[in-house]
Amino acid sequence: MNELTHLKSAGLKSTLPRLKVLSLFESGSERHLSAEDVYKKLLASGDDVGLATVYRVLNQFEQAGLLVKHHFEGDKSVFELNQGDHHDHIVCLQCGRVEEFFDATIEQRQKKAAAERGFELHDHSLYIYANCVKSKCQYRS
Amino acid sequence: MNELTHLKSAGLKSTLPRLKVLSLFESGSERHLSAEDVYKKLLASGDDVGLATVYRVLNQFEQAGLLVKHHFEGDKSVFELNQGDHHDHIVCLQCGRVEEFFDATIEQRQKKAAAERGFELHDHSLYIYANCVKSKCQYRS
DNA sequence: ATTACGAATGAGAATGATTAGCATTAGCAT
DNA sequence: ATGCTAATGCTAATCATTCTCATTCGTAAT
Ligand SMILES: [Mn+2]
Ligand SMILES: [Mn+2]
Ligand SMILES: [Zn+2]
Ligand SMILES: [Zn+2]
Repeated sequence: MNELTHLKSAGLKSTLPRLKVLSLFESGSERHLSAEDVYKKLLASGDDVGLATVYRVLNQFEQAGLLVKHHFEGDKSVFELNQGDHHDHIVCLQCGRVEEFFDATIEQRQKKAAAERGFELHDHSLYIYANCVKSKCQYRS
Repeated sequence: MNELTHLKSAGLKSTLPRLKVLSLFESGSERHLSAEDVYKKLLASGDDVGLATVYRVLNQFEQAGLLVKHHFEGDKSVFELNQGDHHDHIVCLQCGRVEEFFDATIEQRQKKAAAERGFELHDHSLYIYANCVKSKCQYRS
């Protein structure tokens, strides 16, 4: 199903700002974007949207299951397209580059850790903070 | 070594606010406290400290390795006494109860995941969000 | 005990991300 | 084309945290 279908099935009207935001994520230039990132990119491409609208739309998309929200170390949160596949993240402390990974054993043991202590796991967040090798690190100056 | 020694070896003067904050954590009533928590508890026990000072002291203690800072889901960050043992956390989404756990396999595979992708792991944060069994859940109403 | 000086504190202003309020506008069904 | 409701875009408000700066405290040397 396409963008329009996605929006409708989530009970959201197909509006200009929403379509713009959605296609930004689907264009796939950068997977992980903050509200500010989205706002600036839209402005840069000549699309005028309010920052408040960006925040609203991102949260609605998260509720609707279109996007996933992450809280990397620091302040602002980032969103990425929800493609069904759960994964965790490695973040470079120098350049901010993000790499995704999935480890079935880790997932398994989390469930187990929760169960053993009488918890019913709802979800989790796992962020690895590291430094990429110089060859890949985009850190400048 | 005692509190005073800790402070000195960190190059921090032994001041009233610092001693108060430190003993609050060492009293051990609650392991995980936010700046606001600390502030209120001190006020409640008749100790007058400024909120700004609490924030400053908590961060200094973190730098000094006396405390560890965590960002559980949501806004405010919490601190706990650094007792040398790294561990991760399970947080109840209903009542907020926090349980600690350590899984060597998970730790192992995180290092591996980072290494395989050309990252030098610096540290990580792993939070499991769950619901405790009714018998333990402190959620009210 | 007194002095002296830099570090620490406290009160409030400032910041930065995110949200709320509200008048105006734009989807969409009739 | 019309009308109703949801959506948008400003701006103002929140909230946690940090910054500023005048005042006070801790400490080491008189
Ligand atoms: Mn991702
Ligand atoms: Mn803990
Ligand atoms: Zn890097
Ligand atoms: Zn609970």
